[in-house]
Amino acid sequence: MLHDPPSKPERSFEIVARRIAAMIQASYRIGQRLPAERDLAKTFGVSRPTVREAILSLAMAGMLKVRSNSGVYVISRQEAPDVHKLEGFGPFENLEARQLIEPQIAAIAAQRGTEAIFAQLAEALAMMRWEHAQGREADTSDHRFHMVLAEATGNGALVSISDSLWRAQTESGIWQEIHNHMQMEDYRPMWRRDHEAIFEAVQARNPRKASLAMTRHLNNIRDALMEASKAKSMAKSTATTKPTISRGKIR
Amino acid sequence: MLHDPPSKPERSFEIVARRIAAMIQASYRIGQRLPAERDLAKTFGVSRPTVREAILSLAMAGMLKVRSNSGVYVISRQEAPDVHKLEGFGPFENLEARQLIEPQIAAIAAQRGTEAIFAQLAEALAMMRWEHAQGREADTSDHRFHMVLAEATGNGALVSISDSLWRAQTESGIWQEIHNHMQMEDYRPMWRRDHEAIFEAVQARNPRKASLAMTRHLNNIRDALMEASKAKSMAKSTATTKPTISRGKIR
DNA sequence: AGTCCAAATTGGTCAGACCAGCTTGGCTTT
DNA sequence: AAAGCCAAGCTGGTCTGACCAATTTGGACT
Repeated sequence: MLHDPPSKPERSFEIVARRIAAMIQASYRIGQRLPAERDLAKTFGVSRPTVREAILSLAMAGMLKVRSNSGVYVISRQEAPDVHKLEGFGPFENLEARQLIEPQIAAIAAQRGTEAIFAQLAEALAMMRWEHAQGREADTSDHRFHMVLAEATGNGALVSISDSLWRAQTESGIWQEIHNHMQMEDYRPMWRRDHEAIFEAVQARNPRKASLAMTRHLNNIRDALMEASKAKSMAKSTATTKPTISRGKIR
Repeated sequence: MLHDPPSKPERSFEIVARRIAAMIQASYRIGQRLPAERDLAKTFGVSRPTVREAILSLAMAGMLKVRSNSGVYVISRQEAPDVHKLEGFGPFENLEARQLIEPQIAAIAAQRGTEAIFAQLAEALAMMRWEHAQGREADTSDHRFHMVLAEATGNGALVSISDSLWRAQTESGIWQEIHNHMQMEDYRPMWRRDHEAIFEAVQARNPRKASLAMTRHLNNIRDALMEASKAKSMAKSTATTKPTISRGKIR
């Protein structure tokens, strides 16, 4: 086979992948089977391994589906907007997810909560007061409060999700920055009141009230986050460019 | 090289990809170069094309970066999927979590959905119909439908959670059992109607309707699951053997 | 007409080879 | 001795041809 002496900015499987994608968009329907790899190789004038790499890349992009010993099938006529790159979502996305989930967790906790749960919540609250009285942040007890609430649902999946969101939040660089650059002391009474309201509603077995209290709490967090991020953006607005490697992707 | 006579649930490049990923997480830093393809092939006891496919898949997943004539470099230590590893709870817990989250996702999707999203949803639906017409299950298109819906929210955290829940569900042994022991054909028209109702509500930009449609859909799934688990418990509930994970798609 | 089995088809994998560009280390030159 | 230069070697990129196993299919047999 001949090569292109002038320039090879791309690996050839990328070219083939684009041609296959174009072919599909032009004249294939969903579910339809593509020609065999051997035929595609002949059609495009490349070797089978190259065709395989192209197909693999389109399969990873959610456009094709390979069924062993059967064929390659179209499952979408357009490349999926990389499903995988949801690595680092911002704190606001994270918070929105919490806003969807945690109020409902609180409501369920109000229904299913046991005395043991209430005791643990009270404990977490007491610890929070103690830490604040010491002039420290109460991240640990805060985390624990939300976790106990999730555990009160008796649903492991919800606990796991809740924990993941919390961790993703506290581990995000922006969150850390805020902790460093803001006077968190001003917010502490609010956090405390929020948690107490949630606790009371749950203990009173009032799902609606619990849900609302949690919603208010998360709204307060959102407001604080917005204020902080606004204050921060004034400080240094540059360097916000994302030098992170623009992952692979077919150009 | 030896082959596995018993069963090959996965393509070997996937196994190699996982081993490479594990190797990186264990003892590689970002920016570090991997051994040459030839060496990796020797290390893992596979051929170079297989290693190439594994590397390509990890590159598409944003974990590696291939530089021609230089080497393969680590750009992220975590693979995109399994950000949250949700395991160890039953399908009912999983489903309850979905019942909390997905209706709200549908509502948001109805508000924020773009034409491109609608097109992708329509495609997933078309594929589902086609697969059913072929007498096959439509797991792939089903998954895709729910993922596109999550993506419509523009919230990566929600996409990630949604995906995790789905995977945890389909990979659970119980779910597989049900697929094998039940006449899924009877349910197909219902699944199809459910999805169509969701699609129509989202496209009509009616959040309330979308949310309700999704709730109905998940209720139907729950009912089917209960019936199946009831039927199964009569047969035999032991024998929770863990067969090699034949990922999805049966018959 | 229905059933069953074997051949054809197809993706999955392997082996070995050559090419072109990047890297490196030794050599020449200053 | 330091600086620049060039060739040998790595490394990924690609090709060829082959064999395997599972699926699919079509014809032979019942």
